[in-house]
Order: sequence, then structure tokens, then C-alpha cells
Amino acid sequence: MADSELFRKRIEKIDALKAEGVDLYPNDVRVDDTTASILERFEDADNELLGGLHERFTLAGRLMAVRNFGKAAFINIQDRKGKIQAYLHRNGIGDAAYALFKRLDVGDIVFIGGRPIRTKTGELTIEVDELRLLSKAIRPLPEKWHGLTDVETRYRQRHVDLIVNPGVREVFVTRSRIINAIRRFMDERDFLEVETPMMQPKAGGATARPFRTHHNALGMDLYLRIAPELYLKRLITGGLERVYEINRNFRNEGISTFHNPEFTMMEFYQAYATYEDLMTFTEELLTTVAQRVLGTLNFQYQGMEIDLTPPWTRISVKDSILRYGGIDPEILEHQEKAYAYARQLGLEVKNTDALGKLVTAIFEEIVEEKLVQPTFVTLYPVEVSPLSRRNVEDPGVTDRFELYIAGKEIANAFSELNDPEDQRERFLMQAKEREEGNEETHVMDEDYVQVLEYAMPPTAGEGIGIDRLVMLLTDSPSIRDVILFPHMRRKEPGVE
RNA sequence: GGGCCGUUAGCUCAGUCGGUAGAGCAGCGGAUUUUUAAUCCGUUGGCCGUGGGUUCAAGUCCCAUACGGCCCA
Repeated sequence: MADSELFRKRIEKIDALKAEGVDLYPNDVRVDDTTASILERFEDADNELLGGLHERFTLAGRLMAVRNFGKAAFINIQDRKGKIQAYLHRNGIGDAAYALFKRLDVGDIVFIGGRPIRTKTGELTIEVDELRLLSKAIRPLPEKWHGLTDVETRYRQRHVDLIVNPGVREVFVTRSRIINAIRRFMDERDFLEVETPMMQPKAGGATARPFRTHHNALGMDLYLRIAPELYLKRLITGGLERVYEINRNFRNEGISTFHNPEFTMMEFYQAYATYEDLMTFTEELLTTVAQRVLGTLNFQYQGMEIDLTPPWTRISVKDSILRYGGIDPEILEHQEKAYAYARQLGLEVKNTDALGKLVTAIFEEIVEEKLVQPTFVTLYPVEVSPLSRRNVEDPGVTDRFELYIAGKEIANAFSELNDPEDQRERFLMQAKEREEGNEETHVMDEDYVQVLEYAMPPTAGEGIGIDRLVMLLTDSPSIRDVILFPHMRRKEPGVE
């Protein structure tokens, strides 16, 4: 592949240029303008106005197209802001520069200097008086019309994807804006951004299979974190009161359009708040982000009309099942009935599963996908919420909610369990389940119980899946469209 | 983990009943000083994902396998 005809021709061309003393990779260039700055400034300017300008403009970027007319040519140049057309002719840049231009290729990085004109067809165009080669491309770009569509190549060669598919850059610009808007919002609310360990001796804070690694000098195994939760709550106990972290989590699970082994979460914790406060907080956060990034609260996701206008529906797990499932309420009150019903739905549940676990499984099966408009689902069973505070009126459920939009879980929040005795019992409950063969349980963590023994203030905490939020706001069908380098199997058979 | 689909030129794709592998774009040579998928003339380019099998003959049929996509658990 590396010795294809095209590739060889390019090498020959480059060798010839080198032999003539052409510097293929100079780095002494200074650029004052961008495609967008010029296009915006002269959007409405006609040739009369442009002709009166006594300014010169400089641009650098990738040569994306060449339309050649012998002694003149139109080219397209692309920089980080977009694309602009330039017109160059032999009289304008001189014989030597024009001869060099004739030997450039689409894909090369070039510098141009010149003035804006409007062409016959009305397009704002830079009439070039200086052209320089800044970096020579050896490999050709994909075809201009169909571009690069093969998804495997797009993910494996994201640089090429970014060059030829303008929409891809837009998604990642939007991703950056979303995260920036979240940070601004959190900072305005007096939250402190912190960083906690990515490598942890115990993978706590969630129930998921972790990646394991090893520290040689310490001679100990470590886990890549599945959640920062327990560390952030140590900081709450330490008196920081309002903290957040936007960073990667790692879960050793399958890959799908909604799951990547490493993904980005924001978790935040606020002392002296409850899960109910966080519902309002979440409405404010996400509407602010949507407003700042999209400029609207109404948008489409994969053909679904989404309206973020608050207040959002609040409904308990059980009520949502009754409303969307239309089933006999008795089923949700008796373990045997719930088990039978879950089996009837085709769910892989065990007859030893606790009622709360069965209810949650039933919820996920029959309700989740129906929650298209933003909905807070509240009061999750205590068995599936080992770190959440019990509800005062119904100790079988917890003060917790998950936020669903477009049928997908976007956020998970609860009033934090800060009673060390209860926390120890919850961990023991999880340990018992693990003994029964369930790998996805929370690990016993005496250290963390000890933290609670120093007294943690009443606190509410939340996690928001950043990748899913970006998917939602960019109308992306796959998580791989919002992660620059999604994980793939290795292409060539490995050494191992 | 299971099912279905895909893998052919740098890119996007055809390839009929098993009979010497094709197009467009890109590339290369030529013409062209207002085009924008520029145009016109000429032309190069292939481990048909990989490994086995059936056959006189395999891109095509069979088996296995790698990678990717979608669906399911």
C-alpha cells in the first residue's frame, strides 16, 4: 500500500523539488488572517469597495482543490475556520512561483498573501500575490466528491476524516463548547473543579467491571477508575462543600453505539442540597448549555423533536412502569410476581433477585425508550442504589433520580448516604450478592466507611454523561461520532 | 456471546449463469487567464481482506478466520 503508484510518484516529485533546493517544510511563516475573518468582514463588499482597500491579507491552510486554466487557476484553501477560494495567475505571482504552484498537490499546506476581489460569479476570492509551500503532502486525500465515508477508515484515520468531512470538525467544536459552557455554569455556581485519581486500589463508586493495571515500584495492582464518586465525597467530607470533576471513566464492557470503554463524565457534589434540589439544578444547567451552544431549547435528535423547556416531568420508577406498562400494580409489590413478569418479558433474571432489582429491570425494559422528552425518574430501589440515601417515607427506595432524554440515560443523581452504619450494611449486601455470582456489584470499601465516620455533611451528587449529552446536542447516532479516537480492534494480528 | 450485512484501484462504487477485472474521481502527459464536482484529448494504476476447499477454471460456490457496520442478549 505504501508503495502504490501514487505514493511513488509523489516521492519522485518531492525528491526533484529537494534537488532543486526547494524547502519543503519551512517554518518561518506568520499568518494574520483566517478564512472566516476575511469572509465575514467582506460579506457584503462589492468590487468597488474591495478595489479601494489598501490592505493585504495573509492566510495559511490546506490546498483542497485546484481548477487550472493554464496561466491561471482557482484554488480552495481550508483552515481551522473554513474554506476560501483564491485566484492566482502567472502575472500576479511571477513565473517562478507559478511554476512551483503547478507542481503542488491537493493536500499540501500552503501560505498565500493577497487582496480580496469578487469574481464574475460573485464569490469573494483572494487574488494571490504571494504563494508559498509550507508542508508537502506525500499521501493523497480521498476523492473530493464522495469524500471519505468508510466508517472504519474515518475512525482509524481521524486526521483524514477531519480534513475532508467538515461536519466532523463542527461536532468536536460543539463538544468543546458544551464542556466549556458546563464549566462556566459550575464556576458561576461556586463549584470548585478538582481532579481525583484515575488509578485506584479499589474500583468503587459504581457497579461495573474495571480495567486492571499494575504498579511495578509499589508492587500492587491498581484499577482504572469506573467513577470518581468516593473520592469526590472525601473532598465534601474535607469541607470543600461544592466540587466537580469532568474526566474519563473506564469500564471493561462491550462496545456499542452508546458505549465506549473510556468515556467522559461530569460528577459534582453539593453539600446541604438534596436530590430534589439537583433536579432544578440540572434543568438550569442543561437549558443554559443548550441556550449557549445551540441558541435554543428545541432541537431534533434522530428524528425526535426534543423540547428542553422546564419544568421537566418528574415520576417515580414504579409510577412510570404503571403509566407506560399498564400492568397490575401487584406485580411491583411481590418478588415472585415481579420475577414471573420479568421472565415473561424475556429478561435474564434469577429467582433469587431482590424485588427492587426486578422492578428496575422491568423499568429498563418497558419504560426507558419511551422517555423521549426530558424526564426525571425518581425513587430507585435501595438494592440497586448502594450509595444513595434511603427515602424517609419509604425506606425500600432511595432519594435518587435518573434523567432520561430521547430514551437514553443522561444523568444519575442522589442524596448521598452519609450514615456510616447504613453504608457498611449496603456494602455487605453487595458483597453477599457478589458471592452469589453477580460480578457487577459494589466492592466493600472500609476506608470509605471510615471517611463517613468523620461526618460528611448532608450532600447531593450527580453524574452527567458528557458523551451522551454531546450526542444529543449534535444529533449524532453513535458515541463514536463524538469521541475523537474511539476504541477499535487492532487491525493487524498482534504479536501476542 | 448470537444473527444479518459488508470488505474489489488512493477514494466512491459496478462486476450477470463460475470462463482473461470495470467506471467515475484522484494521479500522470497535453490544451486552457473568472472556475467552483471546471472543461476537452490521451494515459498509468489490482495479493478482488486473509487461509483452506470444490472445479478444467473462483472476485463469483463451500468452510474457516480477521476487521467493520447494524440488530439482539
